[in-house]
Amino acid sequence: VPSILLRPEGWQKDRYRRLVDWLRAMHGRGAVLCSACSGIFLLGETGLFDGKDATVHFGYARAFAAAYPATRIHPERVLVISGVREELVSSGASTTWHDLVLYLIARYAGATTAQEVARVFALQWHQDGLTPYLIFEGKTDHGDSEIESAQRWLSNHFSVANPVEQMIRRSKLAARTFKRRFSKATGLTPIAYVQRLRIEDAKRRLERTEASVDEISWRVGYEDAAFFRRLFKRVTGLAPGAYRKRFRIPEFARP
DNA sequence: ATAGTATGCCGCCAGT
DNA sequence: CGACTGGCGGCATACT
Repeated sequence: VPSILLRPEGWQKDRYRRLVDWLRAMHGRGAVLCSACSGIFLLGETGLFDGKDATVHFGYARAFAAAYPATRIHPERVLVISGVREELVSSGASTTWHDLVLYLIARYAGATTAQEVARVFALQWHQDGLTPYLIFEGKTDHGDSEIESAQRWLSNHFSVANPVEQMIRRSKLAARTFKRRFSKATGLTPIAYVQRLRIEDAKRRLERTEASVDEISWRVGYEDAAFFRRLFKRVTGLAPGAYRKRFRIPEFARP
């Protein structure tokens, strides 16, 4: 099932009854079911992924989790193989269909053939996973207005020293209460949230400027660049230099 | 790489 | 009684 180019809010369950019945029947006769990108929504309809693992384009992860809560979804993963016969295969964001195709070729025709095809068609394995592609966006639909206003303040002040302490002081809430409510509302502890904002800003600077990693480290709020590098790698899966190399707009493409 | 200090986290518990 | 607040302290992590 290829990406069916749906919008998450446009997805209607039970709309493709005949197709889904057919998929289920084919599965019963031993077929391997595969999806790319948002195609997993259609496979989700079969119920075959209930209690199983799958991946989807990270942009649809929340919508998928809402529609098919029985499936464990891993949007940061490139390819997820599950089912007792390894017959339920899903691939994640957009061009991870490369990985899916190469995997299938390797599975049925051998690794050497897969490698040949990859070379001839310039297909790429996404060896580093999809974490480097993910964009952090804090949750704001939680309905806790005090925390929301703290988030708003933070989005412009994350690079100051001790942002958590400052944020708490501005909120007029007790520290214990603030931290508890912040974690509940956003799904992240205050410090973890600050780190995501800092790293996200650093990513933009790596993509769009020529600033050195040391300078970027300082600008997003870290005096110790060694610490920043370690943190960056932990959050994104890539070191800052490697990230820049991968995502920077090449010279010839700049206006 | 390492050491040292500061800061934050979280279970616990009492209070509202 | 349950849901929330908020102080305390030991421990972990963040940061320099």
